[in-house]
Amino acid sequence: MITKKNKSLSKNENLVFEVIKKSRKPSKAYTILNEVQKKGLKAPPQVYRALDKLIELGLVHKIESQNAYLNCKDVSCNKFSGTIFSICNQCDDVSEMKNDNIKKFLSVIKSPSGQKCETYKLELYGTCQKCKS
Amino acid sequence: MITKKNKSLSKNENLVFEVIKKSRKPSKAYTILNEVQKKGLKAPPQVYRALDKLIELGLVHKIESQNAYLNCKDVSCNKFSGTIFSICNQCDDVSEMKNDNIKKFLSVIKSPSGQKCETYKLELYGTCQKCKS
DNA sequence: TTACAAAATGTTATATTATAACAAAAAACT
DNA sequence: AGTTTTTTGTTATAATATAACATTTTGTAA
Repeated sequence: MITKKNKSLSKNENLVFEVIKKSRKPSKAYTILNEVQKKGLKAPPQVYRALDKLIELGLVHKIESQNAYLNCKDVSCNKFSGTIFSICNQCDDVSEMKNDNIKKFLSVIKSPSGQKCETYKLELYGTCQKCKS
Repeated sequence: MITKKNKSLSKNENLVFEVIKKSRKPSKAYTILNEVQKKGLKAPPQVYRALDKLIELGLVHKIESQNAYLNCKDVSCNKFSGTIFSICNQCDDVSEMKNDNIKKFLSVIKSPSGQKCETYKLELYGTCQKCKS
């Protein structure tokens, strides 16, 4: 398996990645563990190690407010820019957003103490169309 | 004690709030618990309940990537807009940023599925001045 | 001022999320 | 083949958070 970083994944990384990709919603670590246990994995560290690597490669993002993991759907996204997620307050649905405008916007922002933004995580909360109707 | 929401805090809420305010860095829940145990509190739920209330009142923000809690320093901030934090990768220092420009920027953003942004959490990661030198 | 309701607190237990530490196996390299 | 690096396996435990229920305190209004 070849990633967008041109790096092949290990067996466990692949198993975890497959579970995450299959789900439209962010996957919880212990739900992933449950799935991959069918394939022989046994313990949390095996999942968390794979998650760490997948995140580092930019293939998976952690949705911090949910402690859950979603595969990246933005080809132009890389870990040196940042991520934007639109999250529904009611059904917890998450969708990744492209970041061209915001990236430009944030690249000029500095903190009061002069800290420049290297990467960012933006979570937008609202009510999705489905939940509105 | 009167909050910016003109709501007086309960005894436990005050104790927790005082601990958070005393710290320049975000406080961890169990560190807070340790502190308030000196004042007679015993168990996690007492801390988490207070945190929930303080967050709801907009007095405290949760830094999601750190599972830690920081008191709000932006008078114009309220839970109906959103929060921006500048976070140092090296020392984990966090500072809250005013949000006038970004608020304006985000108010016009919609997700691909048409979801409008009601509130948001933005975490900006970089290296702070102190760590650079 | 008492009685009722609502809010806050106390308490025990347990669920959920994540990592440390070390051993063994597999793969890559020379 | 021998060495190093990467990946995997394994056990235990740390760190974060909530459920559920009992009690006390506070507010309210008859």
